[in-house]
Amino acid sequence: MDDIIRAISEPSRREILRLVRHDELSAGQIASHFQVTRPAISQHLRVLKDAGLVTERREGTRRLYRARPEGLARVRAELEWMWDAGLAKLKEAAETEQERRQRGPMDDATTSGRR
Amino acid sequence: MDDIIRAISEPSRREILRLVRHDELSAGQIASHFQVTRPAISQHLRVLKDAGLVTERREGTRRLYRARPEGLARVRAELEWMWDAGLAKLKEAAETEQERRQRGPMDDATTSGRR
DNA sequence: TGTCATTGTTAGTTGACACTTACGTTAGTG
DNA sequence: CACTAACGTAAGTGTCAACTAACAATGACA
Repeated sequence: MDDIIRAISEPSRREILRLVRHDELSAGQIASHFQVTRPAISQHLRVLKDAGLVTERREGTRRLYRARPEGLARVRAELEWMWDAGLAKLKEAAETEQERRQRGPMDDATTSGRR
Repeated sequence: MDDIIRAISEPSRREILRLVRHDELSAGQIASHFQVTRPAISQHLRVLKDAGLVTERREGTRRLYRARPEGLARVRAELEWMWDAGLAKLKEAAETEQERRQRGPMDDATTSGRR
């Protein structure tokens, strides 16, 4: 799982995912969208493939890549708690913050056990 | 924005975000959950703060941290296209794949950028 | 004031990683 | 078979980040 997060942390790899999200593209086509050399893209594709984020299909001398929805779903499963808490807490946090300012700063007892 | 993605790519920092998601914790309390030294956690907190993912509040000699919902929402805004395409394309991709096998492999004309 | 407690900061080291160049591999074509 | 096209792989390099140890800063308290 950590490999998946690390894979999408690289901007070029996220851009690759955007490219092969809808269309199946060859390695050369993908590389033509970037400034870096083709082997660099090839290594990025390797990382994405090992992470299960893209599929590789050989067709003659070319290799066609495509985003793998199941892999992207795993990213969501790992990260969705952030906005689950985020969106749900967005309103609540604002209210709590407002209440806190009216009450004044918390004393020391609040940090230990009870809120 | 790249800093935000890079911030959450580190497992320890994601764990910190989980800790301060609901409760406001001091740096020492956060550090006590980890094996690494306090300075390491302090640096992680710095990265999270610079990325806008946590807020820092001073109370005496302590510093209290809390997750910032707006920051987490920005992560979602950047990454949600993945599962938007992912879930929507999960069915479509299967159908397209099936159709492709009936049609046979793509010919060279489909490779747009050539020559 | 002196001392403790809590935390941030700096210096330095180690390891990961993104990149390039050169080479190897596989498939098609005369 | 010789040649080319499309890729991947290996080796080497430079940069960045995560960590530890030592130091500094700030506030509380007798």
